[in-house]
Amino acid sequence: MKDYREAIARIVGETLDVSGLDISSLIKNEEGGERGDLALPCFVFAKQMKRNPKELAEELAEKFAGEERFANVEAKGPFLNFTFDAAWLSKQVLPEAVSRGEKWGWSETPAEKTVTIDFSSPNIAKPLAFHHLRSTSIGNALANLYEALGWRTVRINHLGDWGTQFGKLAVAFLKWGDERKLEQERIKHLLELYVRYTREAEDDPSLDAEARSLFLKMEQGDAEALALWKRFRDESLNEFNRLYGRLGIRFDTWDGESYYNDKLDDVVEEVERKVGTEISEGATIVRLDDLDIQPVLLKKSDGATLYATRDIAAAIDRFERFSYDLSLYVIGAQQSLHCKQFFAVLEKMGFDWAERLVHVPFGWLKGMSTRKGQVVFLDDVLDEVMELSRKAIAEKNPDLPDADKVAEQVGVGAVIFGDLVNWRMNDVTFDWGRILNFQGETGVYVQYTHARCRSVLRKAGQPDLNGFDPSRLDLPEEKNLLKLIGAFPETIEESATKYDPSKLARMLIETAKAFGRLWNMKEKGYVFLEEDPDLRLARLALVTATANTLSSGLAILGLPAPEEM
RNA sequence: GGGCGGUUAGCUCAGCUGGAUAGAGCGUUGGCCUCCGGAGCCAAAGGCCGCUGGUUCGAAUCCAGUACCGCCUACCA
Repeated sequence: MKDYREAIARIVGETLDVSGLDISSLIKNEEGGERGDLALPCFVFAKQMKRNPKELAEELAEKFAGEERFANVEAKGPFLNFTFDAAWLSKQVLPEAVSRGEKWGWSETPAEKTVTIDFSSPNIAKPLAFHHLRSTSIGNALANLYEALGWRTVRINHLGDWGTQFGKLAVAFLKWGDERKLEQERIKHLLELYVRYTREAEDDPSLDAEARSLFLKMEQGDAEALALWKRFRDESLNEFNRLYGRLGIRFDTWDGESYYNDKLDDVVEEVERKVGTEISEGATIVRLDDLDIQPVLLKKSDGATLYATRDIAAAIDRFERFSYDLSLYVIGAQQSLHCKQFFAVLEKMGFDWAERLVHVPFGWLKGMSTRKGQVVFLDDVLDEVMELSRKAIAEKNPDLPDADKVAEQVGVGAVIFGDLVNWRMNDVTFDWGRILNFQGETGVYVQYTHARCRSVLRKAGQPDLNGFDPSRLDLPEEKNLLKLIGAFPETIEESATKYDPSKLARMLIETAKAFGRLWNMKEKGYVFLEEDPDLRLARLALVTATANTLSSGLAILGLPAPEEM
């Protein structure tokens, strides 16, 4: 469908003397009313040719007279407005959108490229909090987007599973740990122990000494100490996997900080050899003055490594294992400097693939002050939202089979979509009211529209759409929907290359709205289950294509699309 | 002090590779169930697009400056 841009550019190029201009990028989408579906402002041509833009627009309009893809091309002042021929548009988008089913919009050919996505990456021994959702949902959506483009994806959960805090936790566990509580409360018990440790260590400095020595034992491979650490890690992973399962998210590797721990000395040595390091105030640093970036610390003055060191090691290791064409880091915007720094070190080390590393930053989650310990657990948010959707189902669709499962799908969908629908750099304020809102531009709305589509198709007895006549769809409202369905593959591509799932989320909302308008035209006598068999088949094809767009798009964003709700 | 990000309707946000009267959702007010699912649809009210300059035929969009908010700014991640 996209080739209309090239077609317009070609005809304009043949008509006017406008060499050197990228004509197709001047074409703007319009709403489909008075201004048609596309608009081409002629000011730029006028300037180059030193002529009146109105005249040029009129001149051009005539040249498009015979084009089958446009029902109308007319000059409105200095603008040239194009209106798609409905039958042409329908023929371009519907057959494919129908036949590709749930994979509509996905690339049919492998891209032969690999992308790694480092996302979520929580610290172990603490429950996942609501703020972890940002990296998790954005990263997952990006992975799905690239998969849809045919890329091979490697989903990496770079666990924070090493460091002195595990010495502290071990001390706390040995002193106050309760096997039965651990059994029942799992990871929350670990958090409780850690909180207690922090409190008691304020009055009793000997605890810190104990913790240091216990962590040292872990580093030296002491079996008992490591067994404790492994327990914390296993316990955490169980818990994380349960939650990721709820969210429908999986990872390909869980290699975190502990995995890289014994590789760091070699990496520091390699940096030293290739780039050169310096000792400053006892710490090992790399200067990046030439790039106007502050120095990176590779080792503290006590010899311990830092997270820059680990990220350098991880980038090298991942390239050796996956030879990625692109490596995304879905990490908060606070860490922009950190990313800039370790990317720069890799570049200076002479790795030509360093330019493939991309930081995908996102804004801050406000309104959850950790200093008061007021973290909102992700689990609790999901429970709350699921409860609400369960009530909604009981009220609106009490006979729904599998109501619990659907309630979970709707609840989880509401939370994920709410996180993805806005530009990721915006800071967001935690607000129960917004999370629990199922009206308007929400994931629930998109899921609901999809369920309505499926409902119509069920009522139609899952029709065989073979041989439907696309030219029977010619209403403006149908055309608006067709345009959106047709733009779906491009939207996927744009969302992926801009690392911006919100583009796709918003396009799905537009699609749902366009469908909703058609649905409510039944007062005017418009129904999908039309009596005329040919018209009915064409409309059902449109419903199918809408359902495919919504379910495929929702799946890419990481939300389920229930058949009924 | 320096760096990065942000500032659009009461609230939450689209629009930002410059184009024709600045859009949506929530909330408010008022409509729409003989008819495919009302978690829906339609409509109204609501805006010096932070401020000041500049570039341009044309600026919410680009440039400079400025105010306010947030984050980062060497041994946490």
